[in-house]
Amino acid sequence: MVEITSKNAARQTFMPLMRELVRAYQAFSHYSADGFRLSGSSLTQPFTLGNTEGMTFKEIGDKTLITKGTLTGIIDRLEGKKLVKRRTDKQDRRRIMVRLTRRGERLFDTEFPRQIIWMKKKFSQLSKKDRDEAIRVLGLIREAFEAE
Amino acid sequence: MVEITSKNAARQTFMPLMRELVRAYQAFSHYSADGFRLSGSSLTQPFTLGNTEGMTFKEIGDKTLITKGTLTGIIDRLEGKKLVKRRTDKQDRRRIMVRLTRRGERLFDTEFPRQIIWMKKKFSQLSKKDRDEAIRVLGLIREAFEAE
DNA sequence: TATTGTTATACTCTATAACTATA
DNA sequence: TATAGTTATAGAGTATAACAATA
Repeated sequence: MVEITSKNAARQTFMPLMRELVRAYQAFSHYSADGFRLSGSSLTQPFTLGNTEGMTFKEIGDKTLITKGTLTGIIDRLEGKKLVKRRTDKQDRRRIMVRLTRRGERLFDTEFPRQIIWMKKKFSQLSKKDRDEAIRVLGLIREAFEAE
Repeated sequence: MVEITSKNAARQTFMPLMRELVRAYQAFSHYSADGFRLSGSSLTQPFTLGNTEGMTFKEIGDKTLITKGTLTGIIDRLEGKKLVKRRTDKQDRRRIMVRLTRRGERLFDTEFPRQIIWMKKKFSQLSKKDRDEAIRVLGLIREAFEAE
C-alpha cells in the first residue's frame, strides 16, 4: 500500500508527530476563551509582561521572537488601549521600558484567572501522569527546534 | 513562597503545560524552513489539499477552522499564484471545489519533501519512544479542546 | 428558507529597509 | 560604529455582516 522509499519513511515517521503538534496547538489556541485569545507569538499571551517590572523592547523581542518593527506596532496598540506604558531608561536613553499600567495589571488579574479556570476544565481531562508526560516531551520538542 | 489559593493551585497545575505547549509550537513553527512556513491554521499547511481530489470551501473551512470570508481571500491569493483552481460542482452549483493545479502539485512534491527532511533532522533528536509519547499526549490535548 | 461562497470593512500581525537618537 | 527603537511600506490572516446565487 505504501511505497518504501526514504521520502515515505520520513513521512511515516515524522508526519504524525508534526500533524499532532499542529492540531493540538490549533485546537488549544482556537478555542481559547474569548477576550483573551492566545495567538501564536503575540503579546496577548499572558506570559510576557504579567508579573514583571517591565521589559525593554529588546527583551520582549528576544522572548517572543517578534522583530522590532513589528513590536512597535503591537506596543502602540496596547498603549492605545492604556494597557501598557513606555518609559525611557535613565541609564541608557536608547532603551525603552514597557510595563503594564494599573489597568493592564487589572486586566491580567481578572481575565487571566478566568482563562486559567477555563483551561483547567480542559486540561483536567488528562491525568496527572499524562500532563507530566506532555510537559516533558513538549520540552524536548522545543529544545530540538531551538538548537542552532 | 507561593500562596495557597485555588487560583494559584490552578496556575501551578496547568500553567507549565500551557506554557510548554505554546513554546514548543512556537519553536516548531517559527523555525520552519523558509518558503513553506507553517502558520497557525493556514493553508500553507501541507496537510490540507495535498494528495486530495480537491475539497469544497465548506470542507476546507471545517478542517482548518477558517471562516468562509477569510478563506475566499486565501484561495484568491493561491489562485493568483496559480497553485490552486476553483471548479463549480455540477451536482450542487453552490459548491466550489478547490484543487491543486499541476504547478501546485509540483510545489508540494518538491517543497514538501524538502520540508520533511528538515523536520526529520529536528524530530530525530527525540527517541522513538518519546515521539510516540508525544503523539499520544498531543492527541489527548487535542481531544480535550475539541470536545463540545 | 437554508446553504454556499463573495464582497466590503476594519483590524492585527508579519518582515524589511531606511531612519533617528543615543552610546 | 554599533545598538535601540521608529517609521514607511507591503502583504497576509482574522472576523463580521450584508449580499447573490443556488437548493
